[in-house]
Amino acid sequence: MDDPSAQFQHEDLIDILWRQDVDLGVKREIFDGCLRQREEEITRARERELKRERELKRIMQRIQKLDKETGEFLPSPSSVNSQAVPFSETLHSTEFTQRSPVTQNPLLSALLFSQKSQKPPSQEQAFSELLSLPDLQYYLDVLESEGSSLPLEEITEICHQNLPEPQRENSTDALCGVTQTISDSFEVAQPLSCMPSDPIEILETCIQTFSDPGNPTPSPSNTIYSCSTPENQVILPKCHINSSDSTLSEFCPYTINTSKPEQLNSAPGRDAPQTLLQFEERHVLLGFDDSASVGSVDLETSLYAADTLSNGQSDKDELESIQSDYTDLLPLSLHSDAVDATLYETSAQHQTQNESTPKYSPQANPLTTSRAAGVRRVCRDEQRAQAMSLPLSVHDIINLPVEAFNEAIGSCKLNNAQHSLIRDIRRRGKNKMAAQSCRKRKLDGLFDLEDEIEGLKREKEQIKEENKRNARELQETKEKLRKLYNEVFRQLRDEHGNSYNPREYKLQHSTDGTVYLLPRGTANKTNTPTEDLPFAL
DNA sequence: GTAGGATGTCATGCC
DNA sequence: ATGGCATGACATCCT
Repeated sequence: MDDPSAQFQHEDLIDILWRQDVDLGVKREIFDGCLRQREEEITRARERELKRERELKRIMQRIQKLDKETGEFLPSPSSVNSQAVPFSETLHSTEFTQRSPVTQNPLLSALLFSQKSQKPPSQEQAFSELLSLPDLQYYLDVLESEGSSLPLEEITEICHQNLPEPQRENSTDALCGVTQTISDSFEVAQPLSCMPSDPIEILETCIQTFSDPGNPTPSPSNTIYSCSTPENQVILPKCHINSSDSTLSEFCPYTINTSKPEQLNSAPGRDAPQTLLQFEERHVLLGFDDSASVGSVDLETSLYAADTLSNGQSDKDELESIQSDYTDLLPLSLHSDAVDATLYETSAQHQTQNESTPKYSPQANPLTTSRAAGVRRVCRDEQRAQAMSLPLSVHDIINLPVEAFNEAIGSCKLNNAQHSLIRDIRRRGKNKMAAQSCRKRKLDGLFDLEDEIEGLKREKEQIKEENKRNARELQETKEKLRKLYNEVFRQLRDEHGNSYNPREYKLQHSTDGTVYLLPRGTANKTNTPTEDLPFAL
């Protein structure tokens, strides 16, 4: 601080901070005190910046949820970036923006003009149209008068209290549209070289970002997603992929930039070292899970849209390939296996970064097991649902009863694409379960048939053994009968004491137990005694 | 590179 | 008419 140049930079920074905080009632004289007071002011200013950052995060989250409530399908920035027009030109071209509180507010102005090339023309046009709304102007006036540190909820409440009843709903939508535009201006794809090289560092950054205690405000989307499993719900920063670098977008689709507002607060050309220190760029590896549906993945949106509209097989295959690679990088754990999923992400990302190999090889990752493969397949509709910002989880879409399902989708304003997708997801999910049960039944039937075959084989062997035993017993019985027969004939004598010739006579056993000696030529087939029977034994 | 299993998806018929 | 179920057929992924 004793260095004159450092002192100059310090005062320059104070001047910058003072200009940013002028709306908060901070006087310039407060920076002219002793060094300690200046340091305290710097600390306070940084705290205020952090507070603003949290507010902006809430705004971004609020935008996404409100967008889901209205069912409006916002155009993907990545899909229109190629024809982007500098946002400042559009804004400055309108007379309104010259006196707009947004442009006059240092914070909002910096936000709006700091990322010119990133602004999609459609959103610029929407922003210009929104700026013309009187209700929105009122919001911005309140925002300007109350200071940017005022929570958005309070601003909204103030505006609602001061606006006529019929205009309140539209006003909220308008404000959300503006904040959407502002939040979109934050999104800047970061080069891979900025990524932390240490997987643990990536994981810590991810956890720190997702568990930010400064943003506990419940959002409307939490209500919307109440049907989802709450334990899986994670509010994620919006995932943006800069389509201007298609290679980067395709090969590194999870580079999430949650640039801090400090960076955006800085005016162009401001490069003081202490200011640069505030430009903490966070690269977060986004780990989707079952219900982390808040994060909007533009690439997935484009993929799904292209997938749906594509008629060429080659294009479809290519898109499928890209989508497959994309999904391969997504853990999408259905079991809330967040740490595992994050490590999965980290591993894949790290490999891509270190080896500069764009294609992720599933075989190279030890975590790519059959379970991961199944999860990946299961989560294809999850990604589509996230990309289309469906207000229901895939689980609910599939498993809700018809009445509850129709009521749920009826209560939400869905566009045609969302309605079609939600129906397809339900149909595919039902059919998927049906196919699984069908295959299970088929396998069970095969197993039952195999068991039946084994049982029949055993029964056949038993019958064979029984037949052999019966045949043997029959032979023994026949032998006994023959011996007995011969013995009877041997003992028989006629009235002259002569034995009967077995070739001329035979013995016949009647039903009443009487045995008759019959001449063979006159045998009675009915086994009944006849007149010619000489005698009964 | 190929075979085979597992799984998802679509088409179709039936209830 | 609609939705769900069952199942054959095909595609894709993975081992």
